[in-house]
Amino acid sequence: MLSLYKLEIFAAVVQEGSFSGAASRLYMTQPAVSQHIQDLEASLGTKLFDRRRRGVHLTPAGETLHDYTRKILRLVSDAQAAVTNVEQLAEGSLALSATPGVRTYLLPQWISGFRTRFPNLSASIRSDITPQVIADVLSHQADLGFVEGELNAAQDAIQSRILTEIRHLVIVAPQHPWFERETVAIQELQDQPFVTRQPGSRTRTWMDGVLGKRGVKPRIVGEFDDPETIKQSVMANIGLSILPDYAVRRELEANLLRGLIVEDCDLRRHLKLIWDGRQAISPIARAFLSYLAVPFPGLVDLT
Amino acid sequence: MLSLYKLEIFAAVVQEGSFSGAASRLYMTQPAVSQHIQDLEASLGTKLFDRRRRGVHLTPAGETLHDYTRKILRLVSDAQAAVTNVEQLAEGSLALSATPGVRTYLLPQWISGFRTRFPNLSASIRSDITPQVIADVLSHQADLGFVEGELNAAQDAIQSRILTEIRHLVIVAPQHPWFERETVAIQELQDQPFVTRQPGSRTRTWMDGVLGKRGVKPRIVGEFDDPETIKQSVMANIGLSILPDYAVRRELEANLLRGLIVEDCDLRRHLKLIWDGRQAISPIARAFLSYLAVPFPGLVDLT
DNA sequence: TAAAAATACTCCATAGGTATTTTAT
DNA sequence: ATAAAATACCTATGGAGTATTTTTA
Repeated sequence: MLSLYKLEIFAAVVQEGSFSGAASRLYMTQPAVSQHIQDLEASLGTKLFDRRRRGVHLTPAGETLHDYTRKILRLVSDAQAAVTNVEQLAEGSLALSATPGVRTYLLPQWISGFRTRFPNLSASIRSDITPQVIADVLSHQADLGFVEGELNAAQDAIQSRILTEIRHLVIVAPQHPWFERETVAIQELQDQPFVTRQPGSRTRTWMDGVLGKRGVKPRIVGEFDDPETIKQSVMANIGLSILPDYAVRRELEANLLRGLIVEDCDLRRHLKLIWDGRQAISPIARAFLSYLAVPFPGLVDLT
Repeated sequence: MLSLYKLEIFAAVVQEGSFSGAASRLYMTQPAVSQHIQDLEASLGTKLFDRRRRGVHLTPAGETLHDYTRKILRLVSDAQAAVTNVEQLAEGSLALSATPGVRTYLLPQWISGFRTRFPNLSASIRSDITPQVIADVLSHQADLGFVEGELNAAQDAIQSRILTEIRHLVIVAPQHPWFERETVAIQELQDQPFVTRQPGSRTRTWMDGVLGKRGVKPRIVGEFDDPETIKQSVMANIGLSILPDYAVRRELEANLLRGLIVEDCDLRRHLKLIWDGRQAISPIARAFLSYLAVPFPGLVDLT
């Protein structure tokens, strides 16, 4: 008999374009995926894919089934959203994906509150650069994503909502000559030892753009994939950096670091919630959002 | 995870109004049904049914899920109808339900031709009185039903199509004094020994109506649940009867029985195909109908 | 109290894994 | 030649059955 599980595997194969790709996305093996697709094909008497050298390609019948599958899975997702009572769930998990700074400095507190209220539920966070966060959301590896800055266009399935504005500061260690200052001009960063995010990350691209537009070329002395490593490097006085305020709040209060306002340059970005508009937001994710709506009241209509 | 199988069981419980009723309809045990409903309720964190003294009753959440379930199962049925290639099916079965005369005299030939063309597929026939045939179709125990005469109204989910007109004849054995006649008046049946269908069957009700309207009361000497038994009884000269022409064609040709036309009374009924309009006609049933469309071209639009 | 659902348990079919072969470009 | 899918085989989990108890008008 047709089953939702097999249809979900089918949809994953279509999205990934290969059996083995779908398998790794679904955390199962390629033979298991093959088996399910063969079951589907046998029960329908129809080949759903042309097996090609590079992955697979939908047949016309496969296209038709895929159209139905999208509608069916959407309805199932809506049904679960409409009927699930999160309070009574004996178990369940919330999968989040976020850029490294959000994961480290913002998500832990939010999740802590959420888990106090829903102790039966668990939460997991994956962390990667923005395009991967988007991919996680689109492939349903994450219920919700958190990214900073602008999204590329042409991600039509991605829905987003701005949570707040993120201000960035130039961060220096107590040993640094600027430690007693309060502001800095962007041009002063020229040739300064600078610690920054790895190439490929949106944050690095954004920062390169901001600096490049002013003709400023700092001397890069470290490239790390996470703001905490950068912060520790700055505290060790390896160099200075630009970091979002949420990442250094405690250190600024404790005078372990100084955050200088850059007056002649806009160093604001947006913290954004993203989700897959093709599916209803899962009940557990809605419960999490109802919690998030306390600091960010703009989210109440999503809950 | 939600599964179509569980949703089908859920829908059966809703239709039947009890777990045990659904269980018998689905040919499974009551504990298995209980288990599936409990799984659903646990995975949604929501009670779907109020357990009452007489069966069960949907909660508001259950009502909501049932609305979605109908849409989902309809889409699944449409998807299968759109994609299934009956020619290539390795196995499959066609479930038919029909009144006894249709089962015995008409379906065997039709199924024979169908199975010659589709040897991998099997067919099963259940046979009962018209209301039960309708119930079989509505509960998906049969893909298609065949009934004679009129349908009650208020079966809004039942779709029907007239296949042909059925003429009925007064049937007598060679030993009977009327054997050399060709016609008979309805009043002549008064006080004749008469063999007929069991009370409760639509055919019996119809015949009682036809005779009663003319004030004719035959002397009933046998009540059987199937026309073949009636035919054998007439051949044994237990009495005469009124039978559809298709049931006695061979015996009339071989002069083993005589069929008298009743001139002053309309003894025509309609042979009707019925199906459940809430679901797409299954691919195998469509294949059968494409075969049936040879003698009954009015069916081509259903295939 | 009786009809229906829940529970306890046992068993088996199926789904998934590992290892390997086949296919297609 | 190589990446990807198919095949073969083995294992384990979950679904179904039987027997029994609990629930509720």
